[in-house]
Amino acid sequence: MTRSTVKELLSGEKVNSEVLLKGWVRTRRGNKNVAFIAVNDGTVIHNIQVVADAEKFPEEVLRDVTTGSSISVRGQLVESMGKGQSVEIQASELEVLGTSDPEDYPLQKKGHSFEFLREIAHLRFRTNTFGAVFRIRHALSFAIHNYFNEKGFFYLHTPIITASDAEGAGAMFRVTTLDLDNIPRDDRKKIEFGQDFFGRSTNLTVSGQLEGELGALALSSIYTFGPTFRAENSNTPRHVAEFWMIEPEMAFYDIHDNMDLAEDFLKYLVRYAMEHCADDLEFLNKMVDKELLERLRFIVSNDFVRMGYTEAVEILEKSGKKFEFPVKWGSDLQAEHERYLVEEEFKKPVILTDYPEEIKSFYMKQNEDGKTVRAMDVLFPKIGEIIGGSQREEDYDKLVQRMRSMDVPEEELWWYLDTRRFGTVEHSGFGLGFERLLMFVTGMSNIRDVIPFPRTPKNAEF
RNA sequence: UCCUCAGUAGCUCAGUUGGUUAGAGCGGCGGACUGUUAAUCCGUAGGUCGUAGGUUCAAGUCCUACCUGAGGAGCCA
Repeated sequence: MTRSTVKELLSGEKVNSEVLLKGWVRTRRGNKNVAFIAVNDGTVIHNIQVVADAEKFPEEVLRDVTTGSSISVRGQLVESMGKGQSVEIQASELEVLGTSDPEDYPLQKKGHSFEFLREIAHLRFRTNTFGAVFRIRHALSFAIHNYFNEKGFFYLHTPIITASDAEGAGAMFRVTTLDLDNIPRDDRKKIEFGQDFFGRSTNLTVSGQLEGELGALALSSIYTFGPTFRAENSNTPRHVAEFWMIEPEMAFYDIHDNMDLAEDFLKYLVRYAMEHCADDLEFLNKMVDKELLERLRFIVSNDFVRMGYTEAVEILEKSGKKFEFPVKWGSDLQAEHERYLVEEEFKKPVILTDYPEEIKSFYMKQNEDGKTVRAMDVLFPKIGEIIGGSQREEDYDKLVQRMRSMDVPEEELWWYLDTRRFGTVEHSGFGLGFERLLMFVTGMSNIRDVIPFPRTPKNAEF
């Protein structure tokens, strides 16, 4: 007999037939005569109730049916006599596959703090909240590929180990096979990377963008979706050292096409989650964030505000609001400024564009005003910047000039510059932090709780 | 990295101006209960008070350093 998942069983299609269930025990209730066992197999947030009459099973078998144990049950799927569930299994055979000592098993029926569950990240999948979060993580991963595939984008695998340290996107993790107890050094005490595995200094990638541009300038539209690494000592609920990023890059797109894509993409993903993860979202809305569903509905049904940086600064200056950091044209907006715009002024997502060139990266397209670049940041309620992107500078001379003034080593990026020498075209792209998106969609307030095994400073357990 | 707060039973927490033998709820264990829904009721075990120093007749409580965690800031996604 083939196993039925809890998802299949709860759909009710197999009612009044013989079924086989395998899963993990969440709780057991009951008395001397009958045991009610809530079983979950992770296929869906709900448990199925197994009813075991004590007289049918040896005492030692029922005694081993404890929270956390794994069991196999054969029985009749029937309409439930009790309230709280529509169907249940009347067990005829029950086998404990793996016991779980209740003295040691750390998960109890009652809720735990997320901080505690982080310490047992290997077991937190077995809780309702993390089951829901990681099912949604899967669904959105799938939705991302779906979206781009339907639009004719190609999934491009950019390298995880890179030699360029020129992106300027943050501190990097060094990759080396040199013997750290005996590092080869030249006469001037400089490390001889020529002896290292790649014959040069290498790092884990902080972004696949530059390589992504190379792909787009041949394949038209590409996207990357992979891990990225930042060695920054950031200790906040919004940063991890290893995270997943989605970076579409499109030839023949200007900044407006780029914004249209970003908005459409985000709405698609939120809508996808609402359609495919309704049960999990409902649970999270009830247990984690009471305004979650309302916020998600709001996102898909409202246009994002689009506005230039300069205008945003004016609005902030006129707001009369006292900020901890003063608003000044030329300096980057602080978290409190962004929050004001999104949560108080407009009460919807905001896309800011045309930032001063001094605070943005070398590759962004320079505007005619000589002061600003065609950057775009998508700001979301609760989590702040969810997307950062830009139209890229396609003019060789302007790009080189900018690199020189920003001390970006052009000789290291000869391959990047080549795309501007040979058939350069207007193009654009952006980066979406996958975990930031998940925080928004799940309502979880700490990024460490939307990635299975978070990597943060001083923490690489599991 | 900076600022603030926290660390007491397996979990979540209480513990007064420093003062006898450190408490509760949940969980665990034992028992009761003929269908339970985070079941209920009775009983019970369980503690190097984050670590190391210091002040004091006396430290869970005060001081210092460190470790860990959380929130805020910066960096950013």
